Amino acid sequence: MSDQTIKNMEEFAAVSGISRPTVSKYFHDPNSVRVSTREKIEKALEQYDYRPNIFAMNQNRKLTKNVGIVVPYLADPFFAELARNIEDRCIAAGFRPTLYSSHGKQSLENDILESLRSLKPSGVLMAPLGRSSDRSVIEKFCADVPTVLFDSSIPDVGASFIGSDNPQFASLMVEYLCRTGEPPCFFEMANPSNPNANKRRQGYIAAMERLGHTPAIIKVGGEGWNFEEIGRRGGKEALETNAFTSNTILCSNDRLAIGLLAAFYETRVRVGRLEDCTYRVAGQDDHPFSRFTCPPLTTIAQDYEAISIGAVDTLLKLVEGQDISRTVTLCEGKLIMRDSA
Amino acid sequence: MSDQTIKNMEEFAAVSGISRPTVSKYFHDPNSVRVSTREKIEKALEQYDYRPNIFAMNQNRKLTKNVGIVVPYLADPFFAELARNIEDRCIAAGFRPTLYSSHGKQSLENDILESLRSLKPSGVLMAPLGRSSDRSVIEKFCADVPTVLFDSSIPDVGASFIGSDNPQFASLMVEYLCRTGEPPCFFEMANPSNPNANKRRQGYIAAMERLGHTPAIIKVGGEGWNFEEIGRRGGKEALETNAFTSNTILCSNDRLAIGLLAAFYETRVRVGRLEDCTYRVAGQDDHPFSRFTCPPLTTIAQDYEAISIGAVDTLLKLVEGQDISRTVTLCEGKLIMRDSA
DNA sequence: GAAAAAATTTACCGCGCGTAAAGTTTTTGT
DNA sequence: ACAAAAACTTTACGCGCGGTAAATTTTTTC
Repeated sequence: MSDQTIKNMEEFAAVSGISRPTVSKYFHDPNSVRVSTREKIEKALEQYDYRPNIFAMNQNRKLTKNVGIVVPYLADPFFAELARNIEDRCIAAGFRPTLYSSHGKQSLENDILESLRSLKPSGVLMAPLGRSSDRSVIEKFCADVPTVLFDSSIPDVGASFIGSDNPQFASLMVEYLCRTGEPPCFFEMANPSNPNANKRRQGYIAAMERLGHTPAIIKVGGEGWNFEEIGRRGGKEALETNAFTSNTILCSNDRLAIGLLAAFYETRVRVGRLEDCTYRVAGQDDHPFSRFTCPPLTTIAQDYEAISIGAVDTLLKLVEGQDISRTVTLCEGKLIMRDSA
Repeated sequence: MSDQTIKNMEEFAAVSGISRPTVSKYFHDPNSVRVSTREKIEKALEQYDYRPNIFAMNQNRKLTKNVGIVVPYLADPFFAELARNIEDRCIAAGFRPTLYSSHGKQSLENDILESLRSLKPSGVLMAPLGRSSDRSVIEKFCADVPTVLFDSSIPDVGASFIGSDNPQFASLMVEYLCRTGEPPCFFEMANPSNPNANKRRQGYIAAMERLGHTPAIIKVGGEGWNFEEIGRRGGKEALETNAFTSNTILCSNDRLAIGLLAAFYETRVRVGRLEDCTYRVAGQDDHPFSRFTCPPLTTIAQDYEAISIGAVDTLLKLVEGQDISRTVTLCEGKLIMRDSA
């Protein structure tokens, strides 16, 4: 490694014995140059550690190799994991992903899209806030930048959508619960911030009716993304007012279930599928923490892999100019049997 | 809002009736121009929504207004929260933060620093992996870019460090536990990835000796960042082999404690400070989920606010050219009493 | 071994903005 | 009111790279 410092591509081209335009071509696509010249360049690369100025590169290019990843709430490990997965795949595909979290706030989501515009990304992968998203803002953004939505859908917005088959989630769990005990009642937020919640409720109702049972829904108040606390408070209240119409409770999502389990624990009510338990509780998502609740939470696992692969693949096709019509892909969930139900 | 589209600063300067260099100055610092001209520019800004090309801007500037935020593991809600806090403060200070997670891997941490270099950030806020960090790489990076380390320290590396007073954490908890019951034994990973763990152990030992008790340490095997699983498996093993020398267990961190609580639950051992409980368990960190464990975890709260404020403030001073000598700031923890101990 | 094909070189312009120097206008202080 | 200071405008150039056309070299083909 020489200590001579290379300022720009011109100088690097000189030391590698290749002309600058060819070097430029190399950085754009190493396979677009002759093997012998590629070797020369790579040899020089080892000696002089030079890399093109990223700002100068992006200044004139339409395809910046930047990719934006936007999630609604990064402090939720579910989104953190999903984002990590997607990030990895973007890097593997030769892109530069940048991660953003809306922190549950519409204003921030809008700001992110705004600042994303100035990054001229070749594409964006976005999990919108959902109910509290500013539809018109996202719609406009998607019209300008190839954007794949994931996790929570906004009808007819975005180049494509990939998420979970939420009705199937609920249905799968209802079937399991009915097979192994009392038909469940459904525990959810009164004003869910996420549209998936609605589909899960519908899936629950449909499955219950199909099996000849009467659906029962317990709604709890609370705003924001602190689902555990909402579940805990709501659960306690429901217990006190005898609101649970069944000894089996299917929660709209795992975080709510985690809160509910805490409420039950506080009230000294035993949860699980064993003899001495009075309630059974199930969640949906297979949240990273669900394995460590007490008891471990029976839930439906989201297909992280399928979602992240699907989202990135779709975006790549889009970026490469393949003019694909809007597709909606729904991934099935898998029953994860643990001790809570 | 006129529909005439402004391509560049030249055109914008024209419609606002100001020269381009002055407009440039305005965008660099709105207060650096005369009030009358500022008003002219802002009036034009309302009409023509133009904003400078970020790539062209950064090409010639040394101070890019970019700030990198690097955390070791974003899927850990503790770091997600901290990152969010820091991010907000950077934005408020007029910078463009970009968030990176090393996902527990050295290679990725190195890659991040590498790619961060090319972003020419005016500063970086970094929580290193710790034991598995590549010290020489980080050292070199810090020599080139103003970097404030937080959470986990690397001796003499970085412009400054801000984190928690880990010995104080352990000491505070030991005092509380001794005051209210049996002196605790200490539960930790055999090869902690984080240097804070060592300081906590030392703090535990010192506090125990100060109070006239004999320290006892239970080490559990396991690699990586899946602390909960490590805690669960290790806890189960320790229970089976009767390794706990006290009915009170102080865990090196909350995530380990969460796993341990799961292990106790599995084994049907009751945990808490009530009569019918056989063990007491305490953690350290006040992890966002600790409030929802069963029982809710008694722990020491990290001072998120103080750490994020301190880190950002220090970096801003550094960026502004105040040549400050390396400082080490340690924030005290606060006892959070819940039901587990 | 010559013709065809492919890769490279040369030469030039453009991108959008930073920045310095020199000249002009406006503000400030007494 | 007048000189000094501050702010502004104009001019001119540079940053590091992308892109292209024409000319040249190298490689492949038959």
